[in-house]
Amino acid sequence: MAPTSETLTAERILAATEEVLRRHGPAKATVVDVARALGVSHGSVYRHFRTKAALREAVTQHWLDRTSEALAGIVAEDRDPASRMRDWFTALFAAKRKKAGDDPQLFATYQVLIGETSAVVERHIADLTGQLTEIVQDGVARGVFDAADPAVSARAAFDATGRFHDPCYAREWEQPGIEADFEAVVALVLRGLRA
Amino acid sequence: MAPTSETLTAERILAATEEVLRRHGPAKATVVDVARALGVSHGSVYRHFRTKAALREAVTQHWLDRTSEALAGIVAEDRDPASRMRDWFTALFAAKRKKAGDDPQLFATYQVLIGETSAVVERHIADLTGQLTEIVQDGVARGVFDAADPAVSARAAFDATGRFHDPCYAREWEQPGIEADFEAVVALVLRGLRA
DNA sequence: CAGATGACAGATTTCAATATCTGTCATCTG
DNA sequence: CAGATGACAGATATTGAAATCTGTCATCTG
Repeated sequence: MAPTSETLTAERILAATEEVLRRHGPAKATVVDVARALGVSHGSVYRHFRTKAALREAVTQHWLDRTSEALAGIVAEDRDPASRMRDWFTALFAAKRKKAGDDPQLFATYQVLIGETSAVVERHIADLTGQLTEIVQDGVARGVFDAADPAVSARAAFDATGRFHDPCYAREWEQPGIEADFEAVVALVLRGLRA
Repeated sequence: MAPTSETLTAERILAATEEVLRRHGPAKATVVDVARALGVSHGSVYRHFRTKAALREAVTQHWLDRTSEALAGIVAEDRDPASRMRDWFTALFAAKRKKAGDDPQLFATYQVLIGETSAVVERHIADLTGQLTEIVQDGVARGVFDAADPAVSARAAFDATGRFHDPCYAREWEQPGIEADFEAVVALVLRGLRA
């Protein structure tokens, strides 16, 4: 975090903010801290982000987008939609659980950020259900799924698996038996979708 | 809340505690307040409940049990298990949504209490999934459901509908479109269960 | 002159003192 | 003597003064 003479960009501010949030947590991370980490005055940060809330929002979006990108690969694969959907949910669950388990403090930090910015979260959920919709559509096209409205079915499947990706359930993800519960819900959902 | 000369019972303390919680909220409701409302010393309250936590736990359990009892009637009815399960989930969603919508402050109070006592909540969930299991078993017996392990399927159905009964989603229950989302998930679950 | 600065006002947070609460128990009362 | 009491110690919450932060803007600098 040595002050550098590189030009101050939104990206550098974002990276510094992530670091400050990691170190200080959501309550104590201030714009002044971010500016100090970059070796600039806090007024300069406000040139790139209108408010502290906007800065946090950008950080949150970046964090959520990384998950979406990791799952996009599964959607693009060319194989049985049912097992692709199972793998997609398994990957989503694994990714979230890893984040929550590896650095619980950082995960708690992002839970706070997520609670602040419903708009970003809605966009993230729209992203994910969009991916799922593609899988459902593919399944309908191949005749293995029966869904009158793929977007509605995708959203229902996403909602139904909430216990395995919604952060509000994070504390349950380490308990024994959660794997079995996950398998049972995914099996139920896939049975409900099949033609 | 005039001090009466009736004997001090656990029930009267419970009722007074509910009232104090309603008035003061979870953060400011003290054992001293409860004793004052009953016109006794706080030492007397500790004769009936070992700790403040135990008192709150009892109040929480009472609150949760009222929901379980309201649903038990649907389980006992003698008709098509599929529509009975649909009605059961609809009644559960309606009951929770009514509680959250009618008195948001009181609902928030109970959310705090619920967060304090995981054991009571686990028992409540076991109660509810037990009721669901009976419906699933009945469906299997009648040949309309296909479930290798009714308890597992019941739990999966309960988990899958979490968005419509778990308090952590309460703020979404007033949004337009939630009814449609509910119908979609219940339809998916019922399709997944049918023989 | 584009971009950085830091002083400033009002809002928010921190901190330490003060007050209240929890849980215990020796004592009292009917 | 069963059950209620209130004083007490240690833990927790409240409060208000002081410190810090947010967001703006007139000024400065390369």
